[in-house]
Amino acid sequence: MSKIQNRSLYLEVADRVRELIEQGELAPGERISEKALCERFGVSRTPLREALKVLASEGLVELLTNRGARVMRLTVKMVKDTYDLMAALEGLSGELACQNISDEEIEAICRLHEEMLRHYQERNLMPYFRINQQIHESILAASGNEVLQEMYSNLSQRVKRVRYSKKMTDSFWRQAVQDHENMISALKARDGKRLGQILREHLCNKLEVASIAGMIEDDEELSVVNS
Amino acid sequence: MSKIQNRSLYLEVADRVRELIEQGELAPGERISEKALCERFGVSRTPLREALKVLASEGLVELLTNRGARVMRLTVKMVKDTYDLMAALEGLSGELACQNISDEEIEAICRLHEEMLRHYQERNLMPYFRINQQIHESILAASGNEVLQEMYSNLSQRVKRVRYSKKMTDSFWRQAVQDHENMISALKARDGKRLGQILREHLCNKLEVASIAGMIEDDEELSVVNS
DNA sequence: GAAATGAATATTGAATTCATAATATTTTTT
DNA sequence: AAAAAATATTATGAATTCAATATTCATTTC
Repeated sequence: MSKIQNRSLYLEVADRVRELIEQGELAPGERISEKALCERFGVSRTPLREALKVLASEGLVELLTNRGARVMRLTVKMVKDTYDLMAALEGLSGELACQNISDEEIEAICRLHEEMLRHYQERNLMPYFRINQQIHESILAASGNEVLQEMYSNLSQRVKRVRYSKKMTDSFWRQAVQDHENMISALKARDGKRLGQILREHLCNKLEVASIAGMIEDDEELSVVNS
Repeated sequence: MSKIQNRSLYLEVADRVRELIEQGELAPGERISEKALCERFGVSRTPLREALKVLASEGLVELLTNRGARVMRLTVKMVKDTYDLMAALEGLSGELACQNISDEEIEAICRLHEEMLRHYQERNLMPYFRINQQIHESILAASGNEVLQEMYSNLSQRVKRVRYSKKMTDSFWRQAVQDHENMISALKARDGKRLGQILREHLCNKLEVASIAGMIEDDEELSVVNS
């Protein structure tokens, strides 16, 4: 028996548009034609416009009155600000996780960590990133704070487009792995303060931003590199 | 010459509904009748429904497919989680503010602080809260991080309804004022780490939640006390 | 030839209409 | 009279229509 259809059309549409933006098929700053998207998705303008309003309040799209919608342009400052925020949220997630996490969850994270280390040793960047992200998400989940998770994933979504436009130098990479070693140790000790501290200072995110910042001017629009 | 009208109807409507929720005129869990609100505002269903979608993604309203909208119910856990988050964001705002704040801005905050002290000495609760909030907002603004400000004000909006349902005991109040003294000193010294720390631990918010939590069960719905 | 004006076109904003799902009411049955 | 079924009513979801606003393009003026 297939899932009962109980999702509204505007939610589907929002998902699809979100994908298009993430994939870069709709480029930053590009005008979003209601007509074109309606035809593409085979829906009327009503649910599409509702979806655009949702995406706007998620910060993925900007709506100009009487002038339609554009894909939100990312500036270096915005990305930098967003990562500062995400770092603070991760810090909080670490503190909370240490209070709430179960032994089983810790073990699961340790296993992910081991797996990540293997990818690091073999210098497999993409699998490394995938597991890396899973670790951070696991800690976030272990925090037990759903509002935090919701906020974090929104922020993460906003900057997803620039995520893969980075080159990881070897020394940065080594540092990141070291940070992770420390994280695991703090987590095992359930030392919330320390884990929070490590996560806040964990350079990974900030570095990639810095590397981008080197490429273009400060309040310049950010060009998105597709994978 | 008055400002040319360039705001969309759905934005106006969203503002008005937000007010109704904040004021408690629309109670938590209450069903929102599209028809009733349309008549009240004199608009058609289209802009109203768009507004509801925005409010839903702000977390003020929940939409049940085919079953209309309800004012989001707050549970003690949600409020607790939200305050934890806000504390972390305030901490970040303190750290960033110390990096960016101008001498003039510091002076303005000091003046607010003096004013707040006067209200404290005279035990004028509401004016005290008003200035208190202005101080926190000023620090937030001085952080220069607009994404942070946006997130914070969203979170703050969500829990505004329970804001006034607190009783401030004298010892808590004294502690809060002491925290503020320390904040000012850290700010003057531009000691970001310390200011961040103080703000994160600043009990004000957490206390009021704790006091509420004492009143009702943990995942119970929160009853809102109107002023 | 460039800038400015005005008509034509296209696009968005909002109201209305139509279809469908949920709720309330009445009727039937036991 | 209570429970169940059938019907009617209402409310929501989505498409369509109408109106207002921008944009484009041709024409005029300097």
